[in-house]
Amino acid sequence: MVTDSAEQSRADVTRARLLDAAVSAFAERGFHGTTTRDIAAAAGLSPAALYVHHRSKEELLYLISRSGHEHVLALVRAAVASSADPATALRRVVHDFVVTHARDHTTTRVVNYELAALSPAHLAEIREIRHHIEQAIRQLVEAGVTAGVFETPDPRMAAAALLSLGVDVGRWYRDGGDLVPEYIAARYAEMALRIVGAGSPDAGSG
Amino acid sequence: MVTDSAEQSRADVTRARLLDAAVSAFAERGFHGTTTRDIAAAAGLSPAALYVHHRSKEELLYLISRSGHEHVLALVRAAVASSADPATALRRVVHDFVVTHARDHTTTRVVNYELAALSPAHLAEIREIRHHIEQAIRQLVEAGVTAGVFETPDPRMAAAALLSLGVDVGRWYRDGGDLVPEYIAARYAEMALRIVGAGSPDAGSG
DNA sequence: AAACTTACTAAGCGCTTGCTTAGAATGTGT
DNA sequence: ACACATTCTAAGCAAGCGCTTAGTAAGTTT
Repeated sequence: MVTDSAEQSRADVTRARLLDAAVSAFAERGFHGTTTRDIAAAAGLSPAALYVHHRSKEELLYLISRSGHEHVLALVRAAVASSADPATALRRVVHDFVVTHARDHTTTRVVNYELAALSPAHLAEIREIRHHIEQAIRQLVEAGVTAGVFETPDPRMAAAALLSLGVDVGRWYRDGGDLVPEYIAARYAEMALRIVGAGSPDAGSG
Repeated sequence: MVTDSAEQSRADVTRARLLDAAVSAFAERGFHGTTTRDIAAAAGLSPAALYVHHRSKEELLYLISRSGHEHVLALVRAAVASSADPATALRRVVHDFVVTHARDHTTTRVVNYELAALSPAHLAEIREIRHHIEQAIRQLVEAGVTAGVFETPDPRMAAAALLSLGVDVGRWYRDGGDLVPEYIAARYAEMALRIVGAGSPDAGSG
């Protein structure tokens, strides 16, 4: 064969092109609002070509959802581990989380709002990744409270709010506006520290 | 006729039953994942009955979306006007907004996540209501900053975050959990005051 | 150049979709 | 009892759906 394990075969490129087309279509019109003909056409292929490279339309959603969730989980865990100081770590978590949900809003929209279209087995698998993401953030907030650097009446609710802030960026963010992902992330990270009642590290007034 | 303007005709009751069935179905499976047969069956009627009372499937979505948005706009405006003190008003806005998005999560899910399925004309009309909602909240935050009771580097971003917190409750809230709408609303209202940097009125530590 | 593999498509199958049509019940006014 | 309006349904149409089948074209190996 002319391709070895390092480089991509033609099939891999086409597979990826179909996934990209599916992400765009699902983000715009939703899973059920998208036809397999839409996806194939956007990838420059005949309707049948989709089934050469993927088992079903649902498999496309699953692959998108799984890699998207795994990316976010890795990002959150890396950010949590990036500093021993809970405030510094939380700032990083929220910053990176928000940047991803803005920059990759197309993917994160599918990831967060098309769960119901997954098969029961796939949904169960995805839910587990989501649980790890939520757990990581909740544990970070609790660690900050225990360490005495955060102050909040209910860490669980604070964690839910932080997650909501990030996830919802994927809903309202639009490309080409005057708000760039980095700026949103910076403001949201400041607000996150306020939410958990982190007093000292340049989160205060001024 | 046996019914006058005060009481509901049989048609009105059936119309409402179809709307209720549509809300549940759209919230669970999305607009495109729902068939007109699903809706009619859930309302205890034949598929054709839907078209006796409504023009189209899209009209059902429009009616749900419009009344849902108008309800939220009225709620926000009433809360804003409920106090001259921006902190008290904001607490009320977020509290009521969150209670609605939890208690009526079924409706608010359709309201916030099925916009793309509306016809262009209907979408334009709904967007205008959404703009009024966002404007009311942003103006309240700006009024608080002007009055010197709020402190935030970017009132527009703070307003976006407040909206996100409330809207996203509709996504994650489940009935029958251990979190009751009133409790979530109370915690979220506290966090809202922290986000806008409202220092004094029992939003601090303790 | 023959034998084989890979990447793709034309055509279409069985089913479901949103919606319509024509008509049957049911209730109401006189 | 009769005419009439209201409320609903049985049947089905044209279009679109996810997916399959059978085959073609292009590249690779020997």
